[in-house]
Amino acid sequence: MQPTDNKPALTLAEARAQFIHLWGVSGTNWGVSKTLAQVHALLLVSPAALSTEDIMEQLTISRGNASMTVRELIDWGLIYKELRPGERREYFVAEKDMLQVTRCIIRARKRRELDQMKRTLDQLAALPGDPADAEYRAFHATLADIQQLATVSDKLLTRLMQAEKSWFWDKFLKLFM
Amino acid sequence: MQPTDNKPALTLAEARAQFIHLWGVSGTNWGVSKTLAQVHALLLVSPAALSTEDIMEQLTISRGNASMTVRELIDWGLIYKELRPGERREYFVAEKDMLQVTRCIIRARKRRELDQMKRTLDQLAALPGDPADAEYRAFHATLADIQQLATVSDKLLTRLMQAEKSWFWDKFLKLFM
DNA sequence: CACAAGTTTCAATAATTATTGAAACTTGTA
DNA sequence: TACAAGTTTCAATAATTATTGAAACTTGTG
Repeated sequence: MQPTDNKPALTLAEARAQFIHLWGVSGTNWGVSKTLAQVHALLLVSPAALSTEDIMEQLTISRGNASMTVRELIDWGLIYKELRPGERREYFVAEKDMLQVTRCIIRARKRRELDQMKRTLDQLAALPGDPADAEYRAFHATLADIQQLATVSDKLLTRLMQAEKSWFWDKFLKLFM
Repeated sequence: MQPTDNKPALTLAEARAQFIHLWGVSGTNWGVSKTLAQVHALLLVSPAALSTEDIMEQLTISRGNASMTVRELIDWGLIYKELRPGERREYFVAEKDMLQVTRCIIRARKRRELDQMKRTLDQLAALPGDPADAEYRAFHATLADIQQLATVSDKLLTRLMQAEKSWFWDKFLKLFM
């Protein structure tokens, strides 16, 4: 008999851990703290709501870290607080609809970064100067291009956020498939 | 006479510095090193090609840092080497077309992150398990949703990269304005 | 070949960013 | 009001990430 070439055969617990790790690494790549991404991932794959205590245990992080991270995820709109009558302890559930999750992330990042950037660009682009000066012309041309890109991105992102599921898929499929 | 309420009246040099700072901060927010973003910004607003020496001076960074950063920007496709006959020194110019710049950034990040993520997701989503287990079902449902989102994003980004300027604006204006 | 003018590498270090953990705070209950 | 069961805060510290700078390397020229 040939020795069977057994595949690693992950357990569910291992697969969940790998997913949480993956989400953490991806978060890091995009300027989001590892813990934030990991708590999000943990709640995404948890069918039931988890308490701060549960999160601390499963990710082996401190109480302070868990508390702050959970608050931030609520700010993003990515998780919800679930209160149980007669219990003081707070539980948390993730928003599971990934289109909704995408919208939350777009909304938060647009507010924090794109809007701020547009304001600064507008201010810098208004700088008067001598059109005969090559440095001035290069500065202006680049700023105008970036402003245009920012405006277009803004509109695109705003539409994506407002889009209903059906609208989104309909438009998207027509355009890109 | 009323005291004139003079506006700060930036000089070009100050405005350039502010733009370089802004680009650096934005880079940081999106997981790109500050120096990389700043060298890119400097070259974007420089009408002429700059040498490593010029970059070191203007951003007050070390030779090693400048050298590594410039190599990385070339990898991204965001700047080009410009060789001058009879000179050993290397000069660098930025790609100035912002649609092209966007494409380079999408290409690089897609390759580095999205493609890798899709592979891992596929592997994890293949995990067999008991459909009666709530944990297994939640894991699977989340992974399937993320896979779908990843696939759609991939297609969208691929299209954006291939898009000609006119195609892009045409489609975009029809959809979103 | 020896040198000059440049570029690259990478171990040491600096700067930044994330995390801990204990004290302060909050809130419902007896 | 005192206490219990939880949450939040934040200064200290740990972990990570970026940067320096000097030595090694490359390459064209006399």
